[in-house]
Amino acid sequence: MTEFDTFFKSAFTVDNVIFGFDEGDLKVLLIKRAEEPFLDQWALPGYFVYPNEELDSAANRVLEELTGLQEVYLEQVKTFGAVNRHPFGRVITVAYFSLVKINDYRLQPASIASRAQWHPVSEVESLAFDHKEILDRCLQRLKSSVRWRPIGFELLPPEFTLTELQHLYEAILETELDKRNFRKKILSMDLLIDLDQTQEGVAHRPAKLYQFDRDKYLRFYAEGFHFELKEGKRKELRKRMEAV
Amino acid sequence: MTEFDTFFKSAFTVDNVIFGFDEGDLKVLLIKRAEEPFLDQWALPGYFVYPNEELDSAANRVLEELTGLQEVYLEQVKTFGAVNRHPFGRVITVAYFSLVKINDYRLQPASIASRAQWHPVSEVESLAFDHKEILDRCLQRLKSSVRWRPIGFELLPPEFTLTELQHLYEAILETELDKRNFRKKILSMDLLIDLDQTQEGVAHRPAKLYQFDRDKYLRFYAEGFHFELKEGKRKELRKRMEAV
DNA sequence: ATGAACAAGTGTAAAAAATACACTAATTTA
DNA sequence: TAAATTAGTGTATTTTTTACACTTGTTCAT
Repeated sequence: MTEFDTFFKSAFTVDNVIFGFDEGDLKVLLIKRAEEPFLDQWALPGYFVYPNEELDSAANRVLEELTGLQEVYLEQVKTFGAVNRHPFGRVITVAYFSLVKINDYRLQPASIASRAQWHPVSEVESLAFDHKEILDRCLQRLKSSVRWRPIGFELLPPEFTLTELQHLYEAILETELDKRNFRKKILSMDLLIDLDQTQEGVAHRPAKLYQFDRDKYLRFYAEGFHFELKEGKRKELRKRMEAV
Repeated sequence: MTEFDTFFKSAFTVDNVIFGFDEGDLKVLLIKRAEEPFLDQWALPGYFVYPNEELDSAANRVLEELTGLQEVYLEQVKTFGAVNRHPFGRVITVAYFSLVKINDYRLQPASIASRAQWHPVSEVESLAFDHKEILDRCLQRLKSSVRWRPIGFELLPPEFTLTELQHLYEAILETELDKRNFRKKILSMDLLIDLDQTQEGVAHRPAKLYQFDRDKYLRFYAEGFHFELKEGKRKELRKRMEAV
């Protein structure tokens, strides 16, 4: 066993890109570091994985310590392991993203939480360690995942309007969607429960409220149905392609 | 720094699901273990990552030691880190898959290679460690990746016929494709170079040979074009959905 | 040399999905 | 009661997907 001793000197961490959606913007929860290295720089929430801790559990722990939230959508994205990415030694990190309903989030008493803040994803410019690269990759993955699985709902309150849902997709995919086509497509999937309620307290015609029917989705999924949402701008693309 | 000592006692490995395609079958290259644990059981090729080695380099190293191949398609899939997955201690493994042209593969002199063998993916039943789970996950990822990126070509010789390409997709996707529709779709992407040559030595009408135009693909990709191949069996699915 | 065996190669019509597009409806507020 | 604001709705066109069967070119056996 001693021949392997040289390998058992590494550590690994999880880093969690916690996405939220608020005021029409995709946000990410960042921590202002309280220690060296990268003191006072913004970083992704993350920590070492304990010797007896599963990776997914570690990612959940990081999330819960910060937000108090449990049973949140969590997806492993990629492992980053550049040799010199961490000054303490060889530390590879398993990157996750999670999707939280931003209104459920309450600052936790943990001291770390007092240094946490939501940032619009588009405004994040640099982060500690290789966290910017991790964020970019998780965002890319989110963009992909959101089109193939009905996970967008994880970012909205349980009851939402179709316009809110559309704005969510527009923010994530960084594109504009056609209102009528979007509604047609989403409703045709038959995965939304019409709550027969409307918004209150808005200074215009109130919108109907819907709920995502997770059980029905799971039944459909078992039958081979796959959620898919991918309005693109074909015309523009086609023009560009023809020019090539 | 001593407070972190407890974390710097782990190791990590890479495991590589090396796919090949031969005789109409998707194959995976496995090693019969020469040591405990799991002596004489089949396992994925993999090894510890050296302290100064990048993860991708380690995956490439494992591949090259075994096959002698370089510059092969390699994709990181997922990191597996169950607490007790390895008897030596806490060892997490970063799983990759790679795609090789099986005819390029020559047994390397390294002793490990003498214990390597191609297995039809569909016949692999159990493997050492959690390698079966890793294989399953990599296969799932391959199925997905092959539809969104033109990586199927990595498994074929540089010159191939459309029928070979179709059989490749059928083997990976575990479905049958319509010959005319497949050809129409593939050719319409305008990514194949017609070599104006035909097969030789076949006891029937020889097929035309094509080559994948990687440069053109990269140009298209930069323009926003995305390879996509996804003939499904809509009719069957539709029937099943209606029953729900 | 002839034909049997074999896989290559090809086109079209129908159905489904994606796209483009503009007005009316319901509510609040001044 | 009118102005402001967002919700909500339908259709025609284009594109993509699907289903489907016969002819062609080569080798091999006789």
